[in-house]
Amino acid sequence: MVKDIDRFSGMSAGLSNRLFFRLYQCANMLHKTGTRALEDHGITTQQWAVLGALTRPGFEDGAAVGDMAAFLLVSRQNLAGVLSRLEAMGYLERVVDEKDGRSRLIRLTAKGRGLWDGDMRPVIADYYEEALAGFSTEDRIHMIHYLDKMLRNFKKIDPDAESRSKEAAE
Amino acid sequence: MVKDIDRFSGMSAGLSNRLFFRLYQCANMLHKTGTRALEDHGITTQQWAVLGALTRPGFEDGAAVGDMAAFLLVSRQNLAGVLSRLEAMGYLERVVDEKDGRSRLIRLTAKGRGLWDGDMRPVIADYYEEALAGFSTEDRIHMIHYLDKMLRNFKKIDPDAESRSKEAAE
DNA sequence: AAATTAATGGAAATATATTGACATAAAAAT
DNA sequence: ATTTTTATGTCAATATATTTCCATTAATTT
Repeated sequence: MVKDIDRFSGMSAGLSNRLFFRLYQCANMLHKTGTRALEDHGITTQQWAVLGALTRPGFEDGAAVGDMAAFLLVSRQNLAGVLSRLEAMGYLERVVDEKDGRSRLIRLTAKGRGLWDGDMRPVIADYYEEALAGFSTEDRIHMIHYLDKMLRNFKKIDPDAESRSKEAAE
Repeated sequence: MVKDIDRFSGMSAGLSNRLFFRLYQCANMLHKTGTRALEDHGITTQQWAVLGALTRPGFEDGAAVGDMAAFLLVSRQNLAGVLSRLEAMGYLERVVDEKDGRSRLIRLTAKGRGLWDGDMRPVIADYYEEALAGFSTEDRIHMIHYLDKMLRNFKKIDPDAESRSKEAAE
């Protein structure tokens, strides 16, 4: 993923390597700096993603674990651990789905909603501003376009994620 | 990181949120599909990044743990664990730096080099081709540009990573 | 209605990410 | 030369990522 001498298809292979390495580095820094930004509230980037998902229209009345996992593109088992910790902190609750005894609906508690609206969002907005300094609206649109395109490719490589993600309506 | 109603600075805040969420999702899928691509060789994306780093000019005669950590943008402690597992599998070795008794130089073994050149690189090339289907050379250049820019911002947020990364000559 | 198959969420094992702390070694200051 | 400060790599605790497996529940087939 780093140095990969161009032996396959010329310059483009070198660019691919560089691109993936950058994506890898960006992801590491996203988690590091994002978690750092919210450390006063004891929230990690994964917890941020979960809390954010729960404020989303369509999820406000409770979200199934499988649907959230598909939406966030993590495994159900991984999500279970993140949910347990957030539940222990009192930010969310799990209730059995009346319509399906296997399913649990995850909902924000009042405490969780207060954390999100009152504490997290201002910090997140500042963080975005710092992390995207020098990015025009056009730059952001372009970058989203490329990430979306790459995501579609990833989902072709992993059809499971694709089908589950579609069901999660994203 | 997901739904963040535009209350701060209009549309751009919504784009920021969407952009970071996509980056978050892409990173998850990169690790999932990348590790899947190399599962026949029992190599994860993090191990791939480490092995790749060790083939890089400047690192071929051995790399210090701190320099590698700075280059990969992970913590020294995290890297130590990844290195231990690769060492246990016989792919790399650690030797004490003659010039600095505190430092260890990490080098690929013949086995590690054989794995990288013979087994991994063809698989990685195929993976890149699938993951970047539909991306022109121009697209790749643009995406690298945006990721580089974002990385610079991240390093401003986390000056430790910046100074250490510069020392690693990247 | 009963049997079979599939879905759901969590347990367990393993790999990887962070931070703080520690022992040893080197650099800097006195 | 000695003392103080900084650097290096590892240990430990914790959070998060995967996969395989399991118990329970629902859907499908017979």
